[in-house]
Amino acid sequence: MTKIDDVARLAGVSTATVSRALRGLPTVSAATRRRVLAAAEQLQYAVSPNASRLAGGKTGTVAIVVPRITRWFFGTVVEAVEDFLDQNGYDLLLYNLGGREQTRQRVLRTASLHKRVDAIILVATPLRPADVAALTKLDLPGVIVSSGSGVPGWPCVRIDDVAAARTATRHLLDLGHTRIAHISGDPDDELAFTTHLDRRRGYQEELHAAGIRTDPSLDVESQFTIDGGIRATAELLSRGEPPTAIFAACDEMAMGAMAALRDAGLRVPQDVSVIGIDDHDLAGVLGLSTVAQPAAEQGLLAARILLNPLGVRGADPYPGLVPPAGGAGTDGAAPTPPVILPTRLVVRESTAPPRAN
Amino acid sequence: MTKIDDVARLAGVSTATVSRALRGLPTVSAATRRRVLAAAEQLQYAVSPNASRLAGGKTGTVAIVVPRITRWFFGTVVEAVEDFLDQNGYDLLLYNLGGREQTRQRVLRTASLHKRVDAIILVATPLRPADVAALTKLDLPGVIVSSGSGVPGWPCVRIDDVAAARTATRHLLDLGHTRIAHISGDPDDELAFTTHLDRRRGYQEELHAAGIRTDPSLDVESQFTIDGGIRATAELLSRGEPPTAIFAACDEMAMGAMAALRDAGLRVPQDVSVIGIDDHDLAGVLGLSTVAQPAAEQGLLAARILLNPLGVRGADPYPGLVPPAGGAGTDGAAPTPPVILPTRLVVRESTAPPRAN
DNA sequence: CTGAAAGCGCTTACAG
DNA sequence: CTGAAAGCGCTTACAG
Repeated sequence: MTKIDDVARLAGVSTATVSRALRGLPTVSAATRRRVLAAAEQLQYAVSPNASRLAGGKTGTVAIVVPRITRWFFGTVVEAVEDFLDQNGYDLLLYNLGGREQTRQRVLRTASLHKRVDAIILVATPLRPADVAALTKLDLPGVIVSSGSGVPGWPCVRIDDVAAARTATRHLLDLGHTRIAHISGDPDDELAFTTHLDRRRGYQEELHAAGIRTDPSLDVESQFTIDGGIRATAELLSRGEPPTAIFAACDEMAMGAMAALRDAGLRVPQDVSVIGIDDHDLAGVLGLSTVAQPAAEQGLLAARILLNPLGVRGADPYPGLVPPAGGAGTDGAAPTPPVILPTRLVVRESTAPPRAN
Repeated sequence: MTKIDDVARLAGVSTATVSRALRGLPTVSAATRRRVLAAAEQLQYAVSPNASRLAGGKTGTVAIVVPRITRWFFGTVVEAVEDFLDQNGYDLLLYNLGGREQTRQRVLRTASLHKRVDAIILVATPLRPADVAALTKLDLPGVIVSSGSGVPGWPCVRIDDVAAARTATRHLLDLGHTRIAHISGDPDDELAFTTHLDRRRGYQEELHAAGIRTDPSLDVESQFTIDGGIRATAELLSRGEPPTAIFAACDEMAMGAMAALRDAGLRVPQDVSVIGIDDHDLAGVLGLSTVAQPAAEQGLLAARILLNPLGVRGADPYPGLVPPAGGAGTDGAAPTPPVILPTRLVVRESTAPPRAN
């Protein structure tokens, strides 16, 4: 447990100089720096983060809050964020809400994050007004990924969920389907979580644009999971004549739908077409048609945006993208419009024209 | 940014008393405690982790190191660990190695973890002798999950990989297969990572026990991923007459194999049976037979074991299990035998008897 | 049961 | 370019 004093003694300088040399501050002579580094190396010195952060006022840590790390999208986002932060010397504190309201309150409501992290990334986290108030009062930089409801001053990175849903629905329409079901998330369960609401809206808009009346019996709510997809599809099939196509709000639901259809003796795509949104790792293996969204890119971009104001290298938060209006700088309180990343249709084997009746 | 002094002033007590009251130490009168809590509540006070940790010598943080958070097993383990730690007031620092040697060195070799965490969980992390030496010198409690190579004094939680592989192989033998291929991980890539070596050994042992000679052309090495499974299977098929069954070392490889077989025009299980190990979330959807391993349980148990010596409630690390020999206490340096969790065969639709020739 | 004081291991103005 | 000193916000013996 060597401390900075030990290094200072061995190098024959003050602790202030050791501190400066080790952090690469320019106000240290080359010779001194060399001696300090040698001493630190020899003693296997590692700075105490707590002491350093307490004295310096920075935590060197970013918190990321996700609903469930085991779901494809969230795992992929976390991995991308961790990668970037790691390369820039930041620690990542993981908060996996996992539906626990207690955890949610502790993370979002208490000031526990205040003195613990320099910044926050919120991924698809539904926010109640009280949450927004608490987060605002934290007065920390933050970024929202994949969510409509925001915190004032926090930039937003996402896809256009309405457009993605319209693309999926249009693909089915283009194939000739008219009895198109939709399975999506449960609003009661997810509070202000807008993703599934937007996707449902896209589904409805595209149907309307095609002159097709939406049929409530073809619109089933369930959870954004494999099991949710299974249950929603079972429910759908129990309602009578099956649809010729199912648009699932995410790939995991779509995969559940494929399983449920198979168990019901229906073939995909001969009897029922299935399409999702995501381009999950396993979509290819399952032959699932989908609207691909860039998950890792959203995470990376969020991390970049965050570390930029913190004065980290690898800056330029908007690689090739134009931050829609709003201007070029760190305008602070100005309501930043969301950065929208592109999606694209990926056609595989799970979608086909309906059987000639 | 209220601090402890503010609370002390408002409550009319010393900071020492505030500290004690807030931490629930018994040496505070009920009346005083009430006043302190009220004051803290009113001021929205939250302790500064850095100051607390610096003064108290504990970090309240556990580090978890995983190869890739996006792989099913690792994501599931992390989620279980995070859950338990969160409920016990610990933070989780996530290190996702992601194949980056640089990250690996930084995490494992430098003393960076030393003053940063109270304990470490290493999941399926291959360790070189230098890593072991560095970790040992850290002198921190740790637990190894799912790995054969250990750090002296660190308990180990895992399954019996040899036995799991034998179970999978035996299932294929029982169905009547004799041309059984194996696809597994690349030893060069994974260093001392013993999982795939053990699984290969189980495969070979079971074949030998059945009097079947192992055929090197049926044993292909690739990566422990979907793509790895695809590539391995393609390689296998390029070698001539296909096997009648494939035992993949993990479900993700098995899923890749299913996709590759389909692309080659081979049906599962009619032409080729496929079995994996894991019981991945999507195994059911894909109808994949597998040998299930308890991933969340391994994570939970690891977290329990770790927090036990740290004096955390929810103690009893071995729920119903007997820590094989070794004794009951915290014997410290005594080489702890690994805690082995059970696996079980799950038969679905991807395995069937070979076609009558 | 409670307080005054020292100390945790750094970093940061302030001088020089 | 470098050092002495104060301070970051807590917790911990030590007294009482």
